[in-house]
Amino acid sequence: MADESIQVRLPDGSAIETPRGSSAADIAAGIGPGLARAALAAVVDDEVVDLARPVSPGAEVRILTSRDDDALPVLRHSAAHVLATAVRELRPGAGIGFGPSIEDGFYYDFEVDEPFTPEDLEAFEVRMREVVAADFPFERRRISKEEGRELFADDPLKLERLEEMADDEVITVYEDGPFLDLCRGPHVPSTGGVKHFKLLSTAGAYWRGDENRQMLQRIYGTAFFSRKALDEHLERLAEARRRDHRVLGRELDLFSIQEEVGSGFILWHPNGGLVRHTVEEFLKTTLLEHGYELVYSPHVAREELYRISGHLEVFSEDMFPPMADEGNRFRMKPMNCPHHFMIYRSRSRSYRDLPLRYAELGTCYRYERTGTLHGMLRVRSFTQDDAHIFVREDQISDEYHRLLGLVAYLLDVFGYQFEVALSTRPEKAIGDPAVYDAAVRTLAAVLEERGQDYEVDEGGGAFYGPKVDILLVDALGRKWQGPTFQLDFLMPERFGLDYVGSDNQRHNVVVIHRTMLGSMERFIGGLVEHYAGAFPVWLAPEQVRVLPVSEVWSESARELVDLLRAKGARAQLDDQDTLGYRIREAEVKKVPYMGVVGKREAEAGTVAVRRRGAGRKQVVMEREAFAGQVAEDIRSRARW
RNA sequence: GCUCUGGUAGCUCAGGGGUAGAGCGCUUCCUUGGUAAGGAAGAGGUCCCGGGUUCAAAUCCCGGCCAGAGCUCCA
Repeated sequence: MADESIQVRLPDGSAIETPRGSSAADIAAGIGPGLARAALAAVVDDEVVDLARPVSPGAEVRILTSRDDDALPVLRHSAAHVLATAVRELRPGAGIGFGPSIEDGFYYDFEVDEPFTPEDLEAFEVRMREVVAADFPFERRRISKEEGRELFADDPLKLERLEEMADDEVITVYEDGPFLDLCRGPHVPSTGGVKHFKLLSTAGAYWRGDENRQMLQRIYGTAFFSRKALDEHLERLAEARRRDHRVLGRELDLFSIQEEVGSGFILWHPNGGLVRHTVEEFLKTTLLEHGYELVYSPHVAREELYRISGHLEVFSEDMFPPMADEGNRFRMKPMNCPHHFMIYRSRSRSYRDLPLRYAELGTCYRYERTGTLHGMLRVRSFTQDDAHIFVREDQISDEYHRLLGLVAYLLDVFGYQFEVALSTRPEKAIGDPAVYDAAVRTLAAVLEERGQDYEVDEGGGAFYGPKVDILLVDALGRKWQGPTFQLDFLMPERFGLDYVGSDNQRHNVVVIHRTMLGSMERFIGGLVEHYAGAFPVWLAPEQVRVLPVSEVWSESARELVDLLRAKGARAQLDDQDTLGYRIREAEVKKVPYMGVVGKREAEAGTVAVRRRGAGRKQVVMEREAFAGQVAEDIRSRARW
């Protein structure tokens, strides 16, 4: 009777009958031959599994095809196995580590005597195509721990992983042709499913991410369901390389890093200086409008300050070593907060004074390990858009509303999309867990009141308080760590930051550490990549380049430059070389506006305006009108 | 910090045991230009540093420094 068949549910809510012991593949075939051909894996009760897995009665089954986003990790994981299959054939002695799918592809770690070369990668790709052509099925098998010890006797890395597994844990291996791997799966049905892939790079990687353990050789690659998707991805990678802020930084003469000055120390050239000045001026003006007060603090302080803050204890690895003078030891400041706390406690505060918002473009110094330094994005000296907001507990909610409102405004000006994450209490949190959790609820309520979508980073909060993090999404869809609004219940204790309440009693304030733009270095480095060096008019170091057709018209062109400057635009005259050369030069330097002045324009008092990237589509305008348009672009912070 | 790769003109790079190369940039001269490179001449080098091998090292070997890609770590 019912033993013969079972029912499973489908995503559309319907149910179908299928013989007991049916696999997901059988169910796909039962739905239709097209789906059976396209099926790659299945989601059974929210778990992604192989097509060949039998389905239990009453399960909810969704068949995955190349059109499902959650099939991509399965494909990439299988691609990693195909890679390992090829590597094992060409380098029989290679030990195998882990080979997962990752955000944009996959990797596999190998233990080899000789590191891989680019030629090796090509050879592996060729071999991988043979493995794909052979269309080996991925066969899953449950094994016992004892069996595993035999199978992986020659694979110490796999053995190590195996031994960590609990005795009652389900242990599975996957076999594709000649290759056997300890693996949880799932996989596409056969190696023939891995058609469009590319090996990208090799790198050293610590076994299990532990720098005290041996270094393996990692091969990165990516895989897609279609040639088109693969090509688009490779094109995005190429575009990201073209936008590299270090390359654009040199081409546009924005900044440099020089050996004699030291790695991690940015020299801002005049062009980069103008961009930074413009950002800083905009930021400071905005902050003053939003109830912040500007403070300044020195770059060096007595070590005592960082003893109070606790930095000496938990952060000294990242601090420059001390400077000594007659018994006093001084440190370059790694953060601005202690200084701001000292300003707060320089006098007694009333509940009527709160909230207080101290903002500083504060320059900090951190002794980052050399290997982590990267252009402007990771440096040893940086100027943070930092602020510390002192509030009463009952003001937390209102203040987070303001923070979220301000951040949305700022990021919109720079054309960033963003995502929001809320980090909750970790295991090692200090103080009363109830206070921490109440704060988390307050922050969550603010986000919900604003209709703001957010992720929850469970246990991702600092030990001293929860936070809201903002992730920037740039023009290329890449995500950057952005603004962060961190609650702090600890520092008020350490520094004795209190206020006198309406009850005439002392209460601790709550501190909010917040940054909107992060550091000037990282933010502007990021902006360079976001805009591919083509800054919108208001940010462009040079906004208009005026080009007389020949030097005969230089005087008339000079008058235009003066007019533009009088309207507040950054304009330059360029009357050297041929016109074609100068136009090319202005395009290459990504100047937003070119104004060409020849006989016709000089006599008519006009200018031929050419916009960056618009080619010959130029417009002849009255000079006043042009200057007005540029000024309006600047005033309105136009997006182009 | 670790692994790999690299370091030759201001920049991008070729070369490679026996006189140091190209393009761009720079300087000067000619050209006075109508929309993405007009022409010519010239200057410019500790071939990263130190040691070794060699009759001879920019080139091969060893060590160091610096940079890049990752790992780890983070604004």
